[in-house]
Amino acid sequence: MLGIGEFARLGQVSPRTLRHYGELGILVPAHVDDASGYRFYAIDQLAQLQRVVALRNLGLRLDEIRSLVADGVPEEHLRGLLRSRRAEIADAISQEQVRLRQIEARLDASEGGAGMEQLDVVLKRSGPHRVAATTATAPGHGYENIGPVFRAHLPILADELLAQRLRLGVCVVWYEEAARDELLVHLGWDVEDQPVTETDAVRVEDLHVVEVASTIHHGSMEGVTTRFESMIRWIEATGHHVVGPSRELYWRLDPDESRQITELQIPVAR
Amino acid sequence: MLGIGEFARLGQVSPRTLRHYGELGILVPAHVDDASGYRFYAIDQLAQLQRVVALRNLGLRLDEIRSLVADGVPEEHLRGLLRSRRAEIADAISQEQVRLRQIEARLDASEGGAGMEQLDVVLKRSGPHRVAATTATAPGHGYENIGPVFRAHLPILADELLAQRLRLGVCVVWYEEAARDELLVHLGWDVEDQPVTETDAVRVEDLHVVEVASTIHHGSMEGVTTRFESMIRWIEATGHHVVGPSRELYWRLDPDESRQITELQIPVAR
DNA sequence: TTGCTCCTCACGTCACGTGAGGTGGC
DNA sequence: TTGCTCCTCACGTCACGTGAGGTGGC
Repeated sequence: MLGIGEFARLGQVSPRTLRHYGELGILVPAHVDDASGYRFYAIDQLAQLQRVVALRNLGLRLDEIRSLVADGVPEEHLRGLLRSRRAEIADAISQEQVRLRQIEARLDASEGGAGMEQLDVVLKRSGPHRVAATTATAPGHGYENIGPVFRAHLPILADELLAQRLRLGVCVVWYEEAARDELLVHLGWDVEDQPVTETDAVRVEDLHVVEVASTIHHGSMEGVTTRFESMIRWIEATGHHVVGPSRELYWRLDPDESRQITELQIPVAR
Repeated sequence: MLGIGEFARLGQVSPRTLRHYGELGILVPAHVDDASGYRFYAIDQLAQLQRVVALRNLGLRLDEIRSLVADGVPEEHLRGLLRSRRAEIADAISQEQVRLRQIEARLDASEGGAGMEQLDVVLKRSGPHRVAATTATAPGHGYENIGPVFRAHLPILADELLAQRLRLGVCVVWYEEAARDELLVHLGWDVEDQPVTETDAVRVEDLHVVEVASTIHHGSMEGVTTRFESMIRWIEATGHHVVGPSRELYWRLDPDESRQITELQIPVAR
């Protein structure tokens, strides 16, 4: 018979751990002294302890281990636990790899100096949005082409929707390539489940849930192209790729553009 | 101003999380109502929240994040945190990969049926041991060659050491290849720091700490070769390799071999 | 009597999730 | 008055680590 300290040394665990396993019924001492409460272990129990440690090293939880060290447990039970563990670990590894890449992307950007701005990019699921939207055509990309389209169409759409007594949620904008370098600009407001009267100009459209890379942008949209380019670099550096047209969510829309707050989103997948 | 619920929805976090961040001083509401205690957030704070979420996604702890969202923090502080995170994550990934391989090794063994026995193999550091040892020569490998050497030399060594009034710890055996298929068998007892009188036959030797794969074996040593072979398969399957001669630690040495308890160890590295 | 090993609580870890029980404004 | 949102505790999570305060055998 071995005292708890010696048994713990042999098994490379702490006495506290052995007491814990005793409490949980995972590994109970061969003998407990009535008077003193001292725990004593038989050398035979070293194999039991080794088994518990081995299972723990595989990442099983203690309640799972307890269910395995009982008598007459079928092999299939162990296999089941191991298979689900395997899946969880594979998931965990790929998540950690994404993290690692995110960190490296940030470090590269930071160490590269002023060349790359520091963006806080977050992966999230965005939507769904049910929007009342209109579509306009811009003669090309960039702020100088798109800005005027905004200023021309947004107020008209807003008037139209407010005339319908709709409560307007966030303003959502997305783009579509058209012929001859032109750009279709879709402008809409989230109307949730309110009934909307559609017109020639105004349609209701459902934007589904998508996984996006997201950044919050303050102020004028003038520099926004650079932002999008930085995001795309981030997306590629972290092992993702773009799967759809980018969106802008106007959380605060203001005649004074410098006060605007916009969320830039790019749909992505791994 | 937004209520906590709406702000939480925008930022894809829970209200509880926002309260938590408020308590920690990571992100305090722009305004708190005196009478009701209601928290209100400004839309501007969305960017702050995004930053906290981004940093959390990199695996930083909240106290680290708090130290980053304060005013006037030098970039170098962030870089330091990210670098240490990077190292930790790289470590974690490689550990998880070892786990994954261990699980797959066990599943293969289990699904392969009776072909492979179920071993509880554990990676640990073994030693150090200071042993009083003698060396004998066996005519070859295998139980039929080594068993007789044991029975001939162990009692003599034991008598010698006991005559020196030494307290004997665990009995340690290790092997060394010699010429013409012969095997040097080193037999010793752990004597810790007791003074030992060395003789022609008995030397004191220091076995250093080594990383080993370890298994507990019950009973006769007859089938032990198979065990070692299984261990070597396990070692290779989990991405390790053998770096030294195997050892046996006799935790219970008994004239009746079926009562013996032995730890089989093979030094390994990744 | 002094060390040594062991004992039993019981709090702390980390970032919230999850009730319980209650209040203020439409 | 009924919902709705919000509030403040406070316990639970997971596998022990780490004291605090005390006891039994050499």
